[in-house]
Amino acid sequence: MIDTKLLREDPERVRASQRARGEDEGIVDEILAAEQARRSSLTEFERLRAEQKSMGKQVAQARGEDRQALLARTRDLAADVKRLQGEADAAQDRFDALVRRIGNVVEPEVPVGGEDDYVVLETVGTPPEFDFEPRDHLALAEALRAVDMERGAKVSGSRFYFLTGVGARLELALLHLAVAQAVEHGFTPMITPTLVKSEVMAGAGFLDAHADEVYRVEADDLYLTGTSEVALAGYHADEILDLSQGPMRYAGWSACYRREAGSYGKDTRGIIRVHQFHKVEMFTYCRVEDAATEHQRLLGWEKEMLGKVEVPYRVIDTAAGDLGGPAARKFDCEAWVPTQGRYRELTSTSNCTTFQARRFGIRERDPHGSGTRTVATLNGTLATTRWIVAILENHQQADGSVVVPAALRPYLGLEVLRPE
RNA sequence: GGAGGCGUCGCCUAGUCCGGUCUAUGGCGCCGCACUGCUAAUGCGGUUUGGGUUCAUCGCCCAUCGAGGGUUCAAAUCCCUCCGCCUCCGCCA
Repeated sequence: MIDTKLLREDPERVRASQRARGEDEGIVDEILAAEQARRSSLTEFERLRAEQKSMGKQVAQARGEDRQALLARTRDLAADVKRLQGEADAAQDRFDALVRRIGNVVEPEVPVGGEDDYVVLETVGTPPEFDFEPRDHLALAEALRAVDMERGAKVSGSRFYFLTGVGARLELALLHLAVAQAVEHGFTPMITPTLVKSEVMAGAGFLDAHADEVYRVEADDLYLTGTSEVALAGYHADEILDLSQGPMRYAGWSACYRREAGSYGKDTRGIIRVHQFHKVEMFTYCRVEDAATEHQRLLGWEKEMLGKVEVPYRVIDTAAGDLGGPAARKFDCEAWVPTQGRYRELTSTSNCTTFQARRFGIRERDPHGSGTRTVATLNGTLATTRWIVAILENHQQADGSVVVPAALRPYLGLEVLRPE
């Protein structure tokens, strides 16, 4: 949810953001009108309500005929108050519904355009040169008995899989490495709920444009989360945080569930695009003026992790039209996948500024004035199951074995994965 | 799943039976001021949150006693539904 004060004071900035995203800018004026209607309706209700209250006190003291006369007047007043309250509530609902349709105000630096209009900020490492025909990650994994797609499909359907033997060990090693790095940098590790209430799903911004991406457990009205970001964003809902000692940083470990609706036929081979995977996610609550700096820190920690698994990658600055609703800016790190001859997303870090926190009512004492103000939230990937794809393909050898990156060896207990 | 108890403005707590000066009591904590070599102690004052009005401050007003409805001129208080926590019973990976 965006700041309606900004909307009132600088509507042009919001219109520009909508244009950059390729979305309706007319909604800005609709919201301004709805806000005006909401205020006047509320003022009217409050005026009458104040009158009703003061008359109520007179009734309490009056006796006999005076009391009967007052009661007659106040009965009519009660009916009016009720009607005006209904109108004020309706105006508030209309306003809320409109505001919720608008995405976060994008940062001015964000590239304009859609999915293909990203800007490459940096390329790190060099794609490996093989003097043999490289195998793709699934061929490698099957030879290593690391992944079992067939039985995954038998048990749960397409896009499900088993990680088996060294595959399971490799994932655990990777996730442990990620948690260890997060702890080293002061994050609090968290194992989060993966079923959440609809308010939490909505607050994190996952029931807006991409609601069909989400699994819903109908009998209990709960949602399976596609990232621990959801639970971590809801963790401090309705709280006033103390950020005077710096940002609060959490590292969430969770299974992630995605319906992958609308991606039929895409990435059907292997574990690149699957319905369930594991992820270690960084999540930060910080002051709004620190958000851009924190975003760079999160990106830095993602790069540190990618360096540890020794895969070539590039960093892109996602264009406005490809940002999620809550994000004001997003950087993706994409690893080189040799058999595809292109870079594929391994991490994504978003600066959601106050968008999520405003929906969740997460505030701090205003350090510059009185009262409270909304905090900023940011998130970023530290490791996921998909990383296995890049690790296997980039570190493969002619005989189908895979060299384990040095940083993973202490967690995996193996230097080389060999086909059985 | 069943029975019972509970949910009050940071924490604890009074108030709920029997609706109206509840403008929600008191303690702790916290903030400010005073006093005092310093600290402590003490005294005085302040301290829920969200919103409206206002250029803004002050002030005034509205909402807020787990959430949402209802009854009533009037609800922390009465009624209904839901949520959460605790105790016991049942069931179960």
